[in-house]
Amino acid sequence: MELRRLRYFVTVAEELHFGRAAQKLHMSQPPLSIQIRALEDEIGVMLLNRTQRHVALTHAGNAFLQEARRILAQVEQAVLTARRASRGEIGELAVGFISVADYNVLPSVLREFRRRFPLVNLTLRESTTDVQLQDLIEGRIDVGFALPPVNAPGIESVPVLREPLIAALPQRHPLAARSGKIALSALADSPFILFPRRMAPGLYDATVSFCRSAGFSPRVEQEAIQMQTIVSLVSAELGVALIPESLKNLQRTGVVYRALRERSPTTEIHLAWRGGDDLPALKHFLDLARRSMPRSALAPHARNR
Amino acid sequence: MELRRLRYFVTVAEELHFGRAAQKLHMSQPPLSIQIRALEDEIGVMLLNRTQRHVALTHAGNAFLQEARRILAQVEQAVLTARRASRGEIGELAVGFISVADYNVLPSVLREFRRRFPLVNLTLRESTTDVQLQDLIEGRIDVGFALPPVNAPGIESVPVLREPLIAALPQRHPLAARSGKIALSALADSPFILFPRRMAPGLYDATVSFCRSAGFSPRVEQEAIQMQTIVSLVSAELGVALIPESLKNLQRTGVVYRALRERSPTTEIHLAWRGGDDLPALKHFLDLARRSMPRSALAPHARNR
DNA sequence: TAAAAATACTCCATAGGTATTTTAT
DNA sequence: ATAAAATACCTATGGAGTATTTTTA
Repeated sequence: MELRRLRYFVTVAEELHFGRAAQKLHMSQPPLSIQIRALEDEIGVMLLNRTQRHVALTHAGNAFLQEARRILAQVEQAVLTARRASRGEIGELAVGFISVADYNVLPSVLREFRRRFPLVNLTLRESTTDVQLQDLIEGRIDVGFALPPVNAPGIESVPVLREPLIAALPQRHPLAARSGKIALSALADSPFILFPRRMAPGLYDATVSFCRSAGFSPRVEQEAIQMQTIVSLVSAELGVALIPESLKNLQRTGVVYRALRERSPTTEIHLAWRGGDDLPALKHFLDLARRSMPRSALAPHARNR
Repeated sequence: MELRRLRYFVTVAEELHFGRAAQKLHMSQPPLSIQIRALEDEIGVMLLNRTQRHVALTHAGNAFLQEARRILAQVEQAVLTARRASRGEIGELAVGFISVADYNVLPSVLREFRRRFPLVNLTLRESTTDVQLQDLIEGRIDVGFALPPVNAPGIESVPVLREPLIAALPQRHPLAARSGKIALSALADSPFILFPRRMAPGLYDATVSFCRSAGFSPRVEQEAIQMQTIVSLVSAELGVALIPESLKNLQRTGVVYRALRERSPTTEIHLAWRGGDDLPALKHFLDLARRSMPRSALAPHARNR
């Protein structure tokens, strides 16, 4: 069985006239007759009643015509699907992200990606940076929003967000009463809640040396591996915290956010992926995520790895 | 695009090895490579990553593989469908019937047909004999249960039911009080309700001559073109009626049925169809309907036309 | 160096063309 | 008599085979 014969049959069935069908197919009538006959022999059923003057579909021929049309349409579809898949307009993409990303880069990137590539099936998975690296290596995700440094063999990364730290204070903290920027040194006596160093050494070290430059060493009272948890602990008056600016979108009773008078170090979120990955949709995702970061902020830094 | 190439591609995608795939396809490796390459050129997309040592599907190749498998399965299906259609195991069959048939032959024939040919889509349409003949000629139905005589050019028919007449009496009719057979002559003074002669001349004439043989001419008070209506009129005490025996299944308050002492003429229901019709399912339907009639009853009569 | 795909070429099966016949209206 | 499909026969494209080369792990 070959598609050529299905195409010939469909044309003959449409014209109900071998001569005209042959013309339409840019061929002569005899080989067309032969091919149709061969098709009938092949499936063992008469598809056309030829009465020398009129050609008519048999009932089996009518049933087969429906099927043949569907098959031919599906062949067209298959070619289009393959082309779309190769262009990354179709397929699967598993995205990992740290919880903070959900408050800044993630929503806009996802929204734009879904708009531009609606046929790509996105899977989301929230997890910490170290788990994301393992997930990337073992193929459970294709791309991840993670905290730098992203150091793993074969994994590439690029910053997609850079923002300053702000202070999160319990509402009853003395500094919360006044609006406006506060001095970091004024927090010298407050207990601090920090991300554990092994989860985000960059953020941890930046926070500690920021405090040192303000003339004190932060007294670390609590650690928490999720930004939401840190804010909860602040709300419970267990201490103050320095958190990425976008977290102020996380409104929580009992917590106020204050920008700092000092020029704060910046925190970054990086996008990480397998260097050799040829997932076509990945390229689009990276392009889009990179473009989401203001060029000015991206320029002065080199890519990781 | 030809199916050969889809088959080749699916095999290579399954083996991920041109040599083994070629073996499985009973051909040598070079032409297989050429065909796959031609397929890729045709759709303009790389389907396989050949790394000299390993063959792997590209993402586009994976998408195309799914489609190709579906297409090949559908081709198998198309052939089976055509064969089934030619054997009458699939398709459409429009059946007309007079209302009486719904009380005798129709249900059992339909039940058996549906059991044996579940993929044939039956359409039912109740109408009178003359409308059925028109429907047959104009293709709105393919077969009909009708009252003889069935006389129309190109229409063939065969009896499928033969049954005696019985009397339908209002409950308060004097004869209704006694059980057992009644004498037809006892109805000589009762008004009669009849089918109009033009709708069923056979039944009409048989009824009238039956009465004559019992020594009276029936006084026709009312006519009705549906058996249910006739029974309703009896119930309303507008008269008595002679009706086919199976109608006694139509229980109706105010009406009693009595067999007749005299040997009554028989009424027939015929099955009619277009003589030249090649609907494969029709053959099965006719076979089945004919078999539903006891052979003994069928034997002594010849087919109409 | 070995395994596997690609290339080069040769051959033939089958699709397609032309001329003609058959058949039913 | 004519229109249309079937048949007969010839041609040629392209698919398949064998031998060989290329490539990289």
